[in-house]
Amino acid sequence: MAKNDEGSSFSSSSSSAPLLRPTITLPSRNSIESLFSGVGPGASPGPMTLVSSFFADNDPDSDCRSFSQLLAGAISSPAAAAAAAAVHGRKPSFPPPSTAAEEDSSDKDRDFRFKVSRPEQLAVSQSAAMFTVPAGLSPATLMDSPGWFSSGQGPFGISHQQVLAQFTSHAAQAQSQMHNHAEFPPSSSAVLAASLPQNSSFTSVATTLPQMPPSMPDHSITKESSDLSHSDQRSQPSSFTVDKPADDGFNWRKYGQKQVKGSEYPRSYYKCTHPKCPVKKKVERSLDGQITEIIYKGQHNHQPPQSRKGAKDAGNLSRNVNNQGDSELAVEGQTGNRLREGVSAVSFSMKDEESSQVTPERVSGSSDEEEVGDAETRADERDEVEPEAKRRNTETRILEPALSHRAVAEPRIIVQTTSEVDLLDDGYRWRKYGQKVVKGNPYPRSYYKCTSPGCNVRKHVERAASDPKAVITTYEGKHNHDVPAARNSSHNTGNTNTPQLMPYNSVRSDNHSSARKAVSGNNGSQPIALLEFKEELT
DNA sequence: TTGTTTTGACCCAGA
DNA sequence: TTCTGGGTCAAAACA
Repeated sequence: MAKNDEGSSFSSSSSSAPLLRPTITLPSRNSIESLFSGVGPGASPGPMTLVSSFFADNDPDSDCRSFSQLLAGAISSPAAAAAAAAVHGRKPSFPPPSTAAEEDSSDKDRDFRFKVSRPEQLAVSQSAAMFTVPAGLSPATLMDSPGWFSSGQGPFGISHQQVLAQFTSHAAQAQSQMHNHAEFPPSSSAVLAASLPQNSSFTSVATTLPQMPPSMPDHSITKESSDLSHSDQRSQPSSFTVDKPADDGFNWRKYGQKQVKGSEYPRSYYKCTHPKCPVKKKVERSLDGQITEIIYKGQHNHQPPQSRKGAKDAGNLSRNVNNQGDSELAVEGQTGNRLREGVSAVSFSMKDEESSQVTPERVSGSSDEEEVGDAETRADERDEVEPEAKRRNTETRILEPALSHRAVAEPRIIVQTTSEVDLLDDGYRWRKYGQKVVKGNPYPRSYYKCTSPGCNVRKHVERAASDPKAVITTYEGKHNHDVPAARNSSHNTGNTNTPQLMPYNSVRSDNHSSARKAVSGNNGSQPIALLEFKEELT
């Protein structure tokens, strides 16, 4: 019976190794400085999230704590280390050293750790502890949130807590993968784009998550991803590529396919088999048959079949995350688009397909300042009132470029430690146009707009409730101008920040990559997410 | 019998 | 008006 049980064939039963909670330490400056070589001034993050964490001065442990707190304890998991290992394609070290001092400096480059060793005097440009997260733990991963654009978490559609939660979640996935890799022979696994460092060739299908229905568990590909190691993927012949996209928890019926120009493989069209569910997705493949893009349209108006393993497993993951204290993840699971990892590029699009119910502006932020003052109200509306129908007409695009065909950089997350850097000083000039007090957070999250005429880049800054020194900065949009001269020179002399952290291989854009733009044309510049940790002189 | 996949044809929009 | 490509339909085949 060729039921469209996409995922089940991919996912072998895998044990859920209990998640350890390793300590994440930031790499030392020296070890990371090299990572920033080649990243020049003006480079700026793409559609990304900057997690700026201000660490305390005197107590490295407290530093670590602050971040841990920021992540509600979630990130301080072996998963994170695994994720980090994934980032570098290295084996994670479990358990981590109890203290940063215990870590052999020679290992700093080999083992991923967030070592919150505060540099004595940080020149921003020098103090970047970069945590690059490739495909396996990509922005897609971070953005693996139903509310990334439409949850109504404010102008940017997702709370920073969610970003962190997602980060955590997928770090956990990475960790899980590490475990499962050891537990399952390669042959037991079907292909998938695991949350592991991706080499240049995907022989896997994307494990993708479409828009999730309300109150739905974060069924994720966790298990799916965990079934196949990175090396396994590499070893898979292209013929092993599954004909269907990976299980995303829903049942899909293929209703058509179209030969696409320039591709040997046709584009496939799928519909959700659930009655009256409008969700569709189309899957495109590269010349070698690898899934390069999965585009979801619409939002499920139902729960995924409970019998589906993938959904269950993912749900477990979600619960794990939630149990770690991120209550917002629950909210996150109720709205918006879900994206999956295992993609080396992720794009999001909000398509106004049948109505203008969900406009990009609405999703990505207020279009002008007047609206900003209403940000809170609007966000609340989205959070609490916005009918699902208004969130339905969305398109989630998941790009999974076969790197062998697309010379693109892997998305990654960067963690940077900086000091003496004004939170807002990323080289551009910002004007605060609003702020909002978030429930449970005594600190408002502020909205800024680039002051350059015609530039629509915005960013918003939020401080973690648990640690006011932990700041998350989210950028949206692309600068259409250079870094202002004054600031630019300033940055060149050390006071550099996010714009210089652009980890793209070839993209040296001063622009933040707009999420929406990334959808319409990735152009090889994949969106990335940056986790940035800053130190604040208090 | 039921549900899915395949496949050619149709419709539509844009160049 | 024609061509082309994207998206969808629906009958037939298949499991």
